[in-house]
Amino acid sequence: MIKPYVRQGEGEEVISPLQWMDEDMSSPDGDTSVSSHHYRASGTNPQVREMGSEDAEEDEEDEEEGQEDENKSKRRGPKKKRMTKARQERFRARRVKANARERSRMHGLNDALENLRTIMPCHSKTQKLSKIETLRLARNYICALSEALEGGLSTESRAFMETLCKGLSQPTTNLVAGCLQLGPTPGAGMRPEDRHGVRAPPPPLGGMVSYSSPGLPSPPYGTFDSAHLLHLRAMKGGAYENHSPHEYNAGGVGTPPYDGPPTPPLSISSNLVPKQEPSPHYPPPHHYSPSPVEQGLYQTQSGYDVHLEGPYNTYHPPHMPPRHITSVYRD
DNA sequence: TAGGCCATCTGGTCCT
DNA sequence: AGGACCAGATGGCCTA
Repeated sequence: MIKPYVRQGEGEEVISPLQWMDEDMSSPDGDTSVSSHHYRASGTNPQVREMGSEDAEEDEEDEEEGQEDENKSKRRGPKKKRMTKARQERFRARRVKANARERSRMHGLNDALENLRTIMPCHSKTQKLSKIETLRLARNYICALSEALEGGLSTESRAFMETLCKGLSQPTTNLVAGCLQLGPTPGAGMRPEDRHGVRAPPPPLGGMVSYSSPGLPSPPYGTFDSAHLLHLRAMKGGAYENHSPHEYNAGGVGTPPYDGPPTPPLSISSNLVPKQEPSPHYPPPHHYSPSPVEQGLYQTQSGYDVHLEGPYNTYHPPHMPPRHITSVYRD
């Protein structure tokens, strides 16, 4: 359920305790569309003002209170409670507690996002996906895996890659593309920090494998966790193939035993798998443009657009040849 | 230096 | 009354 959000200034005037305490506070103009960067000069934002010299302010409030009494009959709305010093202290204490809770809540949210990052198909210690990109990639990943499970999409196909990269930013697309590329030299094209911990071939099944293309300049490629797709392959072609998808959803008798790395829950129900058609909500109408992968283009950090040809090798062992670079464009 | 991303503070709203 | 959730505002950090 979406809670209605009533902007200040649109409805009845609401005076918050802080505003009430701050006698010279000007009411917000309600224009929330202005970028916060345009407010930088401020110190004028009432929310940021310090609560200092409360005693002095309270004295001034007393004077204002007297003036206000004269206009009281003209004022609408609920009668304001007098903000005594004790009330101020209680309010302050409540605010401090609320801040701590809010911090804790956001940390929990960030922890969840971090967990989500670790099960994404590409994971880089040095180039962390932003929050929004993590969510977009997760959404794409679920869609791609669901389509793959339904049999309509090969994990090696270009379409799989395209689904994975839909709506992602250029850097994230590069990261994903780099992660999903093959190369005989693990660690090539990575930052030195990223090479740490990268295992040499042959890659262990289910391990974190660094895929990179020696033919490309050096975007900050991360690692591609092949475990997820290997798991997927096992489900598709292995012992689980005879089970109906619903058995997995139910998590009942047909649930395959799997003690590997955490795998995203696979939604197989078709109504949970949105088709890759333009929707009013996704991709965002104002920011979406066909991703480079959709166009077959990767823009490298050196300013080249690399056109890749052939299937996207997602979880092949490194002995597979890298994709061919058929053409290179320059801006 | 502009812009992206983030953490934090804050007030409003809803719910228990 | 107080907690959870949300969104706006702000400043800091980083990068192109």
